[in-house]
Amino acid sequence: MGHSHSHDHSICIETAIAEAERLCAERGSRFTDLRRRILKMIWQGHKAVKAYDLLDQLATEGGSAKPPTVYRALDFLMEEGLVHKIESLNAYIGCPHPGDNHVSQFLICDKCETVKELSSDELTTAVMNAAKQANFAIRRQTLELHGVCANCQRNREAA
Amino acid sequence: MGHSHSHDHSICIETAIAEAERLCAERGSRFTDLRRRILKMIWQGHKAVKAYDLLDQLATEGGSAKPPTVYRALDFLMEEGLVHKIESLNAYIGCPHPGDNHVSQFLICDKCETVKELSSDELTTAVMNAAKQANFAIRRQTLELHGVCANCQRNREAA
DNA sequence: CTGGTAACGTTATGCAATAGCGTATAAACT
DNA sequence: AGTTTATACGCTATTGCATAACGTTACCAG
Ligand SMILES: [Zn+2]
Ligand SMILES: [Zn+2]
Ligand SMILES: [Zn+2]
Ligand SMILES: [Zn+2]
Repeated sequence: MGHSHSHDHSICIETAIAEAERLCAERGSRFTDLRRRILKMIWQGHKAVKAYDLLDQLATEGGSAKPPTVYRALDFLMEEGLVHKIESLNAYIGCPHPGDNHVSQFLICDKCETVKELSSDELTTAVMNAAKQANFAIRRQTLELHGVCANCQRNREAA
Repeated sequence: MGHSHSHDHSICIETAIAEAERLCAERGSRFTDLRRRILKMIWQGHKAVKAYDLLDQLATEGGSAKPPTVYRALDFLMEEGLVHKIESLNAYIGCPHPGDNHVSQFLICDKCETVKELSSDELTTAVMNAAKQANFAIRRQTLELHGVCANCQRNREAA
């Protein structure tokens, strides 16, 4: 089950929840129990999570959630900048630095499925320049790089 | 119905079909009637086209196509590099320069829905540098910039 | 004309997302 | 406290996107 890049992941989860708590309080948004549970599920690892997997997990936990329940929670979490959608996977990933106003750029390993969020200034600048050159006013961007992460390159045999 | 950036679009279509013809012949791939018809439909404009719209059009043209028929044709066209999928729209767009080995970067106008394929060297370089810095081996990229195109910015009142 | 392969048709199903409506509940005001 | 209002949540149903699995046809090589 190992994370190759081993770390105490419970800290990731706790930090994410605490940050969410803080931001929502600050903004007067309601971080309800359902929303907290779903954010926690998304943070179970560093892989993107699918909506129907969340549904299944909710079902396991006793309740009887239906699709709109999950999608509404995801919409809320996205509006608050707590999670991002990975368009090329139809899946959702927790944002490691919510609050910062930032664009999302992702490295997605096709072997171990780990998703890493980038913040490359050079990349951001290049995007803005490309848009400027075409007189194009950017409102949002989808930037998803698929390939093989450093770990999976080392451990060739894995997966 | 106007293209704002008016041009003789029949030339776009003819060029695309001719190029497809040429490339497939060169490669020994079979550019069948169905595939040609679907490529033509996708090239009806510079907007991305949805799979089920293609289905509907095929139905109109008499036949009784089912989803797999369309998706297989799309898969073929994508493998040959003749069309690209826009992940953030679940839709498909013709490639204006198939044959060139290239990555795909798109400007997508949320007003008029026009999709423009970019080839920014600076952007390509920035992507590669970002990946290199993380020791990440890129295999494919999804780079879709949404916003408002130059035309739609001029014609504020439109749409 | 026979056997192989690729394309296409057909049926069915699975996963992704939303529509529309009703109910519960929490904040905000009187 | 009682009323109002907005928000969250539950539920049923439907739509949209995509593929599985299998059968049939077209075509080419031997
Ligand atoms: Zn972690
Ligand atoms: Zn990996
Ligand atoms: Zn054109
Ligand atoms: Zn436009």
